[in-house]
Amino acid sequence: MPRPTIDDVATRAGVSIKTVSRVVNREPNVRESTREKVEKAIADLKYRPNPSAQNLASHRARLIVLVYDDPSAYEVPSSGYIIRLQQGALKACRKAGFELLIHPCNYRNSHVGRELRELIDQVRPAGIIVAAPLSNMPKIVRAIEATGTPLVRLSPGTRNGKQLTVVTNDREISAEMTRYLASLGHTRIAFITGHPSHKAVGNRYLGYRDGLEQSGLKFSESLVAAGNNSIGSGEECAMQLLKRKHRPTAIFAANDDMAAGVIRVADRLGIKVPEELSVAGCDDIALARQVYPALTTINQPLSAMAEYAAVALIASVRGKRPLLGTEIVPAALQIRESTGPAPD
Amino acid sequence: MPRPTIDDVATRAGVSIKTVSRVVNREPNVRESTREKVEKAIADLKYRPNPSAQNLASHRARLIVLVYDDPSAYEVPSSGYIIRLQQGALKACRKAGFELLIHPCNYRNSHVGRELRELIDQVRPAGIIVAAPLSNMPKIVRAIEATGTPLVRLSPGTRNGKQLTVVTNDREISAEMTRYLASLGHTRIAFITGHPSHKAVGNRYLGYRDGLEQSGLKFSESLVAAGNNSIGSGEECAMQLLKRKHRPTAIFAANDDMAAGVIRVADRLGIKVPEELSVAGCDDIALARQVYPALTTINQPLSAMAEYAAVALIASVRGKRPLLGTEIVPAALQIRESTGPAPD
DNA sequence: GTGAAAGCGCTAACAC
DNA sequence: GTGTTAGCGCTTTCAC
Repeated sequence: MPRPTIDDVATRAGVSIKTVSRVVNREPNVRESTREKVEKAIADLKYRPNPSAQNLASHRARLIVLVYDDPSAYEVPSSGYIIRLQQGALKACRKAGFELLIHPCNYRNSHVGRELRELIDQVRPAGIIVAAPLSNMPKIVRAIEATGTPLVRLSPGTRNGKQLTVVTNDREISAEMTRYLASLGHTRIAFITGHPSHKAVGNRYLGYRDGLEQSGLKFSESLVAAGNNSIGSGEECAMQLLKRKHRPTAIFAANDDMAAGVIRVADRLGIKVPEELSVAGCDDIALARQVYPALTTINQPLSAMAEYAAVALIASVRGKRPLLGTEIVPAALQIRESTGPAPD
Repeated sequence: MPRPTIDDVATRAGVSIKTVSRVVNREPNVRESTREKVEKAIADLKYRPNPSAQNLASHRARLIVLVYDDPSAYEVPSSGYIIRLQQGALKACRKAGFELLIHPCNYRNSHVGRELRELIDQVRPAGIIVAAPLSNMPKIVRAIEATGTPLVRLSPGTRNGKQLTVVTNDREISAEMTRYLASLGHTRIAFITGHPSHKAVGNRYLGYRDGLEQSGLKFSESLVAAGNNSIGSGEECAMQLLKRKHRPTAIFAANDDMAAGVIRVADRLGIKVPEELSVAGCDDIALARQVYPALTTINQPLSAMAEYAAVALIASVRGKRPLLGTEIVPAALQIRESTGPAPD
């Protein structure tokens, strides 16, 4: 039972192979009745075009490359992040009959540029998706740009307008988290900022301020502590905030690690979470579910972002649509156990 | 700058394309001097065969499929596991000019069999690697077997002798961990067994007993507690073991989750780790580094196992070598902070 | 709108 | 040992 070829379909539909090809590739200039005949033959025969033959004849592969930071290079907490990106990209690729080539890539390696160029030269992908933090590294973006391959960048800190960029609504969702805390009756809501170089994290601070304003609460410098994204810095900031006479009843940290640090310190100080202190994080990493109490946080829509990127790439190949602008994929609050009504 | 083809290489080397093809595919019947000429031309031109053309002409893809349990289906602590498998397989594929197609797959879905068959039919991979726990599921293994595609199973609980199986030395390394604990002066070393259905975990218990014997310690039923792989069961077992009058000075758990449970209970009971109690786990999951003190454990060589599987698959395609038997990839102790000298 | 013919870059079968 | 000749299954070009 060799699998059917385009010739089999053409014979069965009573047309030429070129017409079948047109139908398969959704090209114009096919009469509706002809298209239907061909589609029926395709369905009857369960015909699936041979990707290798398509690639060979068309000089481009039905394949998308997903580039992300190689976790083996240092630690592996990022694996959940990668898996979610893969899932989203995979979903879009499968639907379109594309393949997904994964390419972990160590940006600390001085040859990344050449490595990417060679990869592209070898597989000639229809497009490339670059995930953060790589999506913001000039040497990587430039190397890909130089090959002329369609590129989509995920959550880059800055946008250069040359490619499509997919981001999430960090600022807006952070405002929403702040409003949520306010709606629980909290009036002294503290914020722990992240590492200053991390742009997305900076947006969360802006969102926090927006949220305060939208809730009619006034901002106070004394309720902001400067962290650096690590658990340890979360602990230090928590110490600083909780030792004050008039301590906050809620602490919103710019990422989950710092929020976990807050919980740890609260435990140490005998402050009950969420009864006496609500704690919220951001990112929804695996740790958020492992701490006790489980952390209320913001779920990054990584899978949806990667899926959107892949869909856009595939559409641009097929329809010659330009890949430009910015797509905002909304995040969502993950309400768990670490937040609750403000104490009296 | 169109990339060079086999014709360019043939012209430059002054041979026919078939000879170039022979060199590229490491076929016999090429004079050494000819081979060298061709290899030089390949290097000069930076020639890389076009995979699509190779696939089309040879009716098989230079591609390996890695099948693993889809984490989206339930939780995501398995992402580190998946990433490590991918890294190993990727490494082998890159070296050989193969591609890796990743295929997360939900075995709870009743259509998995058909899904896999269709995938195989569509991409015609050179081989398939199936990771645990899928590697032990009859409906998955049978579906793949039915297609005749070369298959390698990773860490299946049972071996059926029809395919190559890659496992780790669970029993031996567990014995080593036990000897390590004994070498620290511990004489009352307890063990927490895992879920009985989990074969690999059962081997760890055997290794524990081996290790005791090799260290000249005598086994005692009273130092064994039966867990079920969860953190909670680790806590219960720890309670049971630590409340005894003559409590153990070291506890070796059949997995990291249970070991984490032990640490939690020790903390609750005011028993200092590692000063008063050494705790060791198994698997080296991300949690092992997150608990305090960081867990001494056994590092599963997942990446190396997947790499071996891919290398074997590629070799079997090229050299028509049969894929049979069992390869044992050794694990290694990860000594961290949760183990130390036995108290006086 | 549709089709015929000419490859894409490689491997397979067989000749030499 | 090495080369020749056919394809593999599709897209492209261009004719109709």
